[in-house]
Amino acid sequence: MSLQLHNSLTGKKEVFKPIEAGKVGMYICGVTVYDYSHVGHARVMVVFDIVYRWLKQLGYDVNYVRNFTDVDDKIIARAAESNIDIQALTDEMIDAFHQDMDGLECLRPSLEPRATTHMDEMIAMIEALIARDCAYVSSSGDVLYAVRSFEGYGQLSGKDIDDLESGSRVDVDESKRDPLDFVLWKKAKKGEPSWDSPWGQGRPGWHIECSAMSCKHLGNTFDIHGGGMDLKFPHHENEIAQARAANDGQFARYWLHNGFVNINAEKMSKSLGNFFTIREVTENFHPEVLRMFILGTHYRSPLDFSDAALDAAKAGLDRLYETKRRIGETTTGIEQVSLPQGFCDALNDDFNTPEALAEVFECSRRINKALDAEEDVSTDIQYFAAMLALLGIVQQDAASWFQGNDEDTDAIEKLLAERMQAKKNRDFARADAIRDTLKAQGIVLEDTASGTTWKRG
RNA sequence: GGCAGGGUGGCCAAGUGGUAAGGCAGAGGUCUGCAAAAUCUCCACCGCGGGUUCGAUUCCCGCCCCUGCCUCCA
Repeated sequence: MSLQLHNSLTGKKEVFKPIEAGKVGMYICGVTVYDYSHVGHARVMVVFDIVYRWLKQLGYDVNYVRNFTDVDDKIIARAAESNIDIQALTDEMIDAFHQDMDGLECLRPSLEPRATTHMDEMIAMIEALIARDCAYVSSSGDVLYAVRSFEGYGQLSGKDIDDLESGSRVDVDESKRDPLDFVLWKKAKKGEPSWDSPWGQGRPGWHIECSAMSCKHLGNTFDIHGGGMDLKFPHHENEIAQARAANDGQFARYWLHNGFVNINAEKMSKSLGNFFTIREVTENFHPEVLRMFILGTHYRSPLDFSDAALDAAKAGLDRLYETKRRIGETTTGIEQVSLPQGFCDALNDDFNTPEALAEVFECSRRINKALDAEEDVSTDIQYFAAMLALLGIVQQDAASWFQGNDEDTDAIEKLLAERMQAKKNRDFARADAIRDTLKAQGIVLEDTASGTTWKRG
């Protein structure tokens, strides 16, 4: 089975064929760096991390580009509020973003371009648009894109320009030829960062950034463009309008959009204020739990966020870690092997991670069963490790997963030794008392043939 | 109003024209000194009403309900 993916452009699942055999160019809309990233961002990054990992697994040479929007109204406002330098703010937030992503086991993209270092490309693209009569300088001094000049406008989002206007919530702006026209270049206001341009001092609009950076690093036509569902319109629609009008290229051939993270069945978003940052969540849960939670649902479906859901993800991970711990006790020298067919089929089918996880759990059960029966499980053990490595979960040491690695464990070990002695003397009352004492501290004991292990419950 | 995507066991969540993966939770058994872990067994008539079909949860039509986009948003 070859890779099939759901293309938002056609609304259908299609067989993936790269432009150039063996190579894939992929652009994902990154974050605007004015604040810590939230769980919604985590989902995008994890989802496309899986896409990236899987494409690489299939043998493609992937050029994965993900941008940082580091010039924007919100950044300017936040910097002013906090009374810090814009660059200091964006640098700090980019650092924080990288920490969050590392915790989530997201591989770094091939390239992470910043908007502020691509002014020349954006200006050139805007010039091309003006030259082709697709853009104009408005009476306010901004450069605007003339939406009606682009025939295919609305194709990605399935919208009709006239429908958009009739039910429009777009501000009517006298300087616009058409209410839907959007800003390519904003005329500078005093005190705001600005760059030289043929239209005077100013800064780029949001949409032009992605068109310019993707085309620069991946070419005018490239394979995959992705991002959150909310970017489909108008952001991605505008990206297409800009890039195609300026370059003639086809722009992205496959568009992938992930579903939202919801809270109480409502979209998590900055504007609603109902969001949790990744750092807030990882205060109480290991980042792998968040990753597991995300992988448990197909990327295009909505995902309801709650503590209960995270608890369930954690419980599932614990189960896998139990298997990992047992494997650690019984095997040596695990080799990397190919992945099982069912797992590959799942991921080839539009990145069906829930199905892939089901394969992992089934493999886990087979291993436990065989280990109980003292049968050979070497193949499954290798499959198990390979699947987990691909998914980027259960990558911690099993002992530290269960026991933590920063706290003093001498006291625990001492009590365990005492209990072992009591058990030997068949003083079960004493042994159970010790177990209860530890349980009160949140420590659960497990007696196995090879001794007693413990974990934090 | 326009457009898009959904409604599957207590919860989460895959999937298929021929009677439904997996996880969490629960019940019972095995194992264990007892537990824990592991393992086994059990737990769904797939929103409602029609239609097509030998047969539909899966296709078509209608209805109800939910969410999203149409403004910045991952």
